[in-house]
Amino acid sequence: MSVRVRFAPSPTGALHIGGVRTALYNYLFARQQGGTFILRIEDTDQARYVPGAEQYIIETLKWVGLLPDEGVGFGGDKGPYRQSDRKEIYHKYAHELVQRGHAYYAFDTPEALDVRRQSEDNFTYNHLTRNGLSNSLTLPASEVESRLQAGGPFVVRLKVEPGRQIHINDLIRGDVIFQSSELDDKVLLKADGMPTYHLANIVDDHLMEITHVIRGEEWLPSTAHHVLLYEGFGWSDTMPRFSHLPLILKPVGNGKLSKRDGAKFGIPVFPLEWTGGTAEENFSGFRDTGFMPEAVINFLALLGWHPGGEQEIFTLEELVQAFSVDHISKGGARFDYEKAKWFNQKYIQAADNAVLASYIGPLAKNKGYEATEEYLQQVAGLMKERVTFLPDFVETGYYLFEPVREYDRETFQKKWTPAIAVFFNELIGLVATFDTFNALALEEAVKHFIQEKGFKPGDVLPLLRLALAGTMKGPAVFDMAAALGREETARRLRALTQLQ
RNA sequence: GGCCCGUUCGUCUAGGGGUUAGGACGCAGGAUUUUCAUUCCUGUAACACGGGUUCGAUUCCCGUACGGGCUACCA
Repeated sequence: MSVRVRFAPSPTGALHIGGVRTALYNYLFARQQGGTFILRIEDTDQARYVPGAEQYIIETLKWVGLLPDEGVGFGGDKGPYRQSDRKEIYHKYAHELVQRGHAYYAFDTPEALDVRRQSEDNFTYNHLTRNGLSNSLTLPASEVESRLQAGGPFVVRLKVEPGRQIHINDLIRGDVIFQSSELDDKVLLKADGMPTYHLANIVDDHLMEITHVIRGEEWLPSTAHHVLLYEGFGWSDTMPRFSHLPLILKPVGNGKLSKRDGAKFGIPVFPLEWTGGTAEENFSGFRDTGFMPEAVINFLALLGWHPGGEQEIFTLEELVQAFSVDHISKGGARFDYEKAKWFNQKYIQAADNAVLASYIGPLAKNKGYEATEEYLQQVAGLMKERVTFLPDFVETGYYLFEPVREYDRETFQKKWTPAIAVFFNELIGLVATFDTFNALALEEAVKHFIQEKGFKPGDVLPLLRLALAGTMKGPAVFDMAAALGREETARRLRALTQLQ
């Protein structure tokens, strides 16, 4: 039996970075096992549905390179893969479960149940309370029939029999035991005709022949219900194996990472930028912050999993090879943005200049800079060891695209003397007429000239740097000069002499 | 409150009955680079607590504390 896993997000807004990790682990497992990775959209809550969220999910998976083999937008013969398109299927199975005696119709209104919850401390709809409530187990058959004929409103609830132990053999956590007596009779089919997560999930996983469920830890408590559902339908022998992932926690403080932490800590917690209805619902993402997708994947993979050994940098292919569910941590992992930045820096450093140029190009264009592919690659080579984010190429390194905006005055005052001023003008003459304008030749010529005139490199080089970049930080002086070219270099040297 | 899950340097983690408890990020110092960054070296710092089991527990068991999740006609 071949492995089939699914990533099943809800389109209720921007996909959380934790969701991306869940998708990643599913993807890695599928690839390693030669299996199938499926994208299923769980949009059964009409109230929380957010337009554009589905597209966001798909765009995210494309950006990070976790392409599904089947699913919404990716084809496949086990569809439809969007739960709102499968309504009739859930109806059929919900009623079937009632026929089998493992579920029942209930007519209590949400309001009535709320009242009970208010007045009774630990009220739950379960084997103890259902006999006193309005459902097909307590009402006369004729009345149940007429209510159903009238078209409701009604819900279908799972009938949990007390006195049983339910074992979940979680691949990460081992044997987890629940007492059925403590479980509530979960709603399976809502009054609006849509299924709840529990029903839709089990029916779809069964129909889509899912073999392994890898999902967040928040699902562990309801897995007992899911096991009961598989039993009720008679699907126990094909029930998937479960793996419940630890949660991603806030960088500091208590609790899991939330969308608000993005603004609070000034860090991205979403893969892509998201535009909500209000400014408060606008979020920046890893992509627009300037992360390379490979770095995000590497960072996320190691947040809650490690194969052992001392390797830190993994390509997707290496992750596929090394991945194993039993090396997933059990405890929650704190979101460490410093480490994320380190990964990005590493990936930028290691990237080909051509790859970098493909990122820098649009960034430069955005700023109104004109640059050839060849020049972009030169910039990449010059800057890649001194940037953390992709936009740094055109921001920190803006002077490679436009004239210096601001000079480090302090250094200028310290180095600029009358004697140097005279020398500097002679140097401009040399540069402006220099033939073989490459870094090596220029460096040799300039240094020779400095020595010939009785100066030290330390007297002049800082000023050259200042002329070209305005700052004391940046690439090697002569590399910059070579990239800028003779005319521009000469122009900038003259500009410095105008500074007072 | 109830039910479930967890706990190794500040953070991500490796390890596992006898180890100088390893690596990475961060931080600090140094070398290289007449800038910055990179790179390299060094340092910093951990088995939550209490009982067992055992010749010996950080590792196994039980408690406690702390953290987390769930407890909706949300997922």
